[in-house]
Amino acid sequence: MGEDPSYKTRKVITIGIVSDLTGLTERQIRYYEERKLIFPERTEKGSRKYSFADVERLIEIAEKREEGVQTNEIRRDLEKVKKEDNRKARKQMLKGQINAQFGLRKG
Amino acid sequence: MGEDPSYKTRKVITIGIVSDLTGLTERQIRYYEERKLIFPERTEKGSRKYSFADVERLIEIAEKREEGVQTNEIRRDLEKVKKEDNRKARKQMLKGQINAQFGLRKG
DNA sequence: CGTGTAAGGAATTCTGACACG
DNA sequence: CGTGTAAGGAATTCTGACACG
Repeated sequence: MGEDPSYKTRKVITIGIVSDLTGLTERQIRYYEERKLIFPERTEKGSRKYSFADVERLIEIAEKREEGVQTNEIRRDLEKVKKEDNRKARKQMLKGQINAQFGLRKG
Repeated sequence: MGEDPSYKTRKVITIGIVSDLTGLTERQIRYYEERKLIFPERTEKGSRKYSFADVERLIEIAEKREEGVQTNEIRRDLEKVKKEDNRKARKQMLKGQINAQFGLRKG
């Protein structure tokens, strides 16, 4: 497994700093959310909060956009990656169950 | 070496979120800076920015304070750790130089 | 010493909308 | 479709100061 995933995935960065980090305008960042490319959390009062993983995803999105790829297509690509991850997760889960069923009896 | 230290040490978290993460008030966080226990960076307009490492340090500071330790003593402890780190870094550096001087001649 | 608070101002963020193309 | 902008309001952050103890 990785080291500590929380630093990468914890949503703690406000939109102004994400803008600095990515070079995107706040308008662009909010629009990509509207198009379901990115999913910030919210503070109690409603401000958006992003993770480093989100920042990296936004940088990828920006690169795709520069190539002229539309947000629709970018979303499909991201879903493809997500499904691949789900597939791997299921595989791992299954392996775990098999171990629970048969692996432990050997011990 | 670690994985990617940048997620842990990059200063991107504003004080309000640090307050949520640590349970400390903004007043306390600013005071610990005044007492040289913590060193945030600033945005262009002057807002403080903290790293996850800073957040962890603040949590340690909070624990010490609950034990009644004064900020002066806490600072000394933190300097002790820093000096220990420096000592290790010098040791590593020296090792590198020795390799450069003698290690490569063997090759 | 460490922390709370009210004060005033500046910077941040939010939403919904109009504009262009 | 993707992005800019002006609009108005609410929330955030900053500093320096007074208060208590």
